[in-house]
Amino acid sequence: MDDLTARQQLILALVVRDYVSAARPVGSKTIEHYGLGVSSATIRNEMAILEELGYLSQPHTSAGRVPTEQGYRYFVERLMRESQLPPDEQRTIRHQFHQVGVDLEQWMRLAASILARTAQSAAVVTSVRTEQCRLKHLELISIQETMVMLIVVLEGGLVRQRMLTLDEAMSQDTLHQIANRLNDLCVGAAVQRIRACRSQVGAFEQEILDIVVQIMRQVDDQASLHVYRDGLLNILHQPEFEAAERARGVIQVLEDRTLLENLLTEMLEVGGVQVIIGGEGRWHELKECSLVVSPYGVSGEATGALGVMGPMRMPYSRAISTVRYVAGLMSDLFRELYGEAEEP
Amino acid sequence: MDDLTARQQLILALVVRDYVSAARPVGSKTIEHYGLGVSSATIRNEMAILEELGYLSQPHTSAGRVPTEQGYRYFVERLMRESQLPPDEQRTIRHQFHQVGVDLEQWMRLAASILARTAQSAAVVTSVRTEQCRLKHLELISIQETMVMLIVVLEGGLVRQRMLTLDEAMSQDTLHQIANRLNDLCVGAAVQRIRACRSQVGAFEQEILDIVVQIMRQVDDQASLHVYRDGLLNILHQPEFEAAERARGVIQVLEDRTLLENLLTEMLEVGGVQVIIGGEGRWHELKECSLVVSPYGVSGEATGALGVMGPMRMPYSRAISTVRYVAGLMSDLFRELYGEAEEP
DNA sequence: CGTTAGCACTCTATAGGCTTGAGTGCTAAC
DNA sequence: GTTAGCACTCAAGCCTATAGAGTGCTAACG
Repeated sequence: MDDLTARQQLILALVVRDYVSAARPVGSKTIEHYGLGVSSATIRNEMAILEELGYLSQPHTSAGRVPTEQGYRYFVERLMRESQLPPDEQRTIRHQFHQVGVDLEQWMRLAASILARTAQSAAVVTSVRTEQCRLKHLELISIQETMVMLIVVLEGGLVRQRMLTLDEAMSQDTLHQIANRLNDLCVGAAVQRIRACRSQVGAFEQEILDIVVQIMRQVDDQASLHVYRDGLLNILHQPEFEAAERARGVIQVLEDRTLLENLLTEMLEVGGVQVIIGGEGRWHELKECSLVVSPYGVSGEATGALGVMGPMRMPYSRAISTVRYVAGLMSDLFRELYGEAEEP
Repeated sequence: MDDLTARQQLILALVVRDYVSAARPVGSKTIEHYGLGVSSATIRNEMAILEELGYLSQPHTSAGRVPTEQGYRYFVERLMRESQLPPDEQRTIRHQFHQVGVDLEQWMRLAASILARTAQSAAVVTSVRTEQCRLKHLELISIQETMVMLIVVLEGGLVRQRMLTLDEAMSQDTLHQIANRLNDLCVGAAVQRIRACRSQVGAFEQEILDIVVQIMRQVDDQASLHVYRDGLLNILHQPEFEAAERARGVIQVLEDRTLLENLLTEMLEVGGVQVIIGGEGRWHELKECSLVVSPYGVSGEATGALGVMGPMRMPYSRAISTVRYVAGLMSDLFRELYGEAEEP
């Protein structure tokens, strides 16, 4: 596939760059002005070859050239120089993360917002999917007379709460003792082992364990169900979405949890930043769109995916460096949380 | 202002209803078919009067009539019969709320989703703004060696967590004792009183209280900052948003936190369901759009706003009954949480 | 007097025809 | 291999004509 001459590569790169910024088909004259030292006729010849090879196409006979899916792919894989996000932007982003403190949800929201702003696209961040969540701690807190709040802390810092109503009032001390007994029994356990503990405790404790199991089940199920989005507006400013028809398609994708989920979990299998151009023939709904996604988190423990979405005509270099940086940063943050202290 | 004859009112109502469902200007012939027993010429005369009075307008000379802002307002306030949400829909909605258990965030997300689906519009739900949040309970949980998770439960069931790193390891027992001491001191206190407690405890405890204060500050500030949205797609299906220009406007409003916040907090001042038609001349960004909003929560304790947003051409009756029902339901749920056990 | 039939009028939406200009592919010369 | 020149193509813009929906007005009717 390395059948492109240096000049053809250069022309392809220029067409992509020009089209990305100007959003209209690129003609041979335009390329000539970039100063290759050859005339527009020569460029026309080369363009014709590039078209024959499938890297460029014409919207209609007398228009300039537009990169095809394959053209973008070649550009991304071979022609684009991978750059890093400028240090000052890196610093700003790190700073924002440190400002919010340790809160999973806020991190993801922030990540989405930063991705959207930095890459000027729509951004998606899935919550992490933990292999199978395990209990870190549970706590019972008396709220008033017979109302008790059950707080469940899961490994990795996820916290869930649930209100319970007791048949008769219990003191905070009693509740503490119950909680401690259950903690001793179940800390570090996944759903199955907690259910196994059921027989070793009294009726009330059983009830609590049942709720804990229920919550953990829910978390296991919902694990990556939560998708944070941002920057929808950015994408709608792109000229390709002038027509409401197209715009609706994109928004449908962004609002449809299951599709995004499937797509993003599939990304988890492979590592590193991935670029999906024009739906890659598989995601019909993403025709005309490109995604730059990366997994993040602690491999084997808790992994999620994040990325940006835009029209195929997307500044890939910038998008990739942004996604890579944010994914790395998020991974670092998660590693701190999960630490190395996990029992094997 | 009661200068409309019964027949004029009827015609206005029919124009609104027809326009709402068909989305195109309504002509005299169309109204004739509703069977008023008068000819189209008579209806034309009446329509001309309604136009003169400002209730209807013509997009252009030879088109049918469209309700004006004033027309919609008259319809909503005088002509529409207020209906309740059908009992079976009420049941479904209640059921969904009971399924998710007691979790503020999930309630609001669910409320947004239900509003969007039931009213076929975009939905907005602000989180509740508590008068000033007060501490219900704090807990310190050893995560590993020197890492500790601080859990802060606020009155009303909001839970926040933060990770701390200790200089030297502490046992879970010691942490419990510290937490209990602080609880005894600070439960039920707002930010100020917690800061006052600072002098009564040791350095480590001070550090913790500082973080608690920081978290509570953040909650106070952010209180209604959080806006849950849903159903964007519904609104984009409306023909008035075929043009990307218009669509962008609406999305901008929905993505712009501050505008929504201002608008919705203003709604809190007044009670009950309110209908804002076409921005009411004040919100320029909402020209062409209508909002149906209602406050919810426990008055004086924790209040938020929720509602739906759509084109002016909106099925008001359905929207209003949906919003009213969901707001009522959410209020009930919050009342259960806050209960009557508040010290005065 | 309110109501109605009839009609001329207005204005949009649609389709066709014409022009313009950008950009191409080809050919022949360098 | 490169290039100038030229004929060709096609979308976009603009004008015009036509059709149709809906109006306002007028005059007649009960």
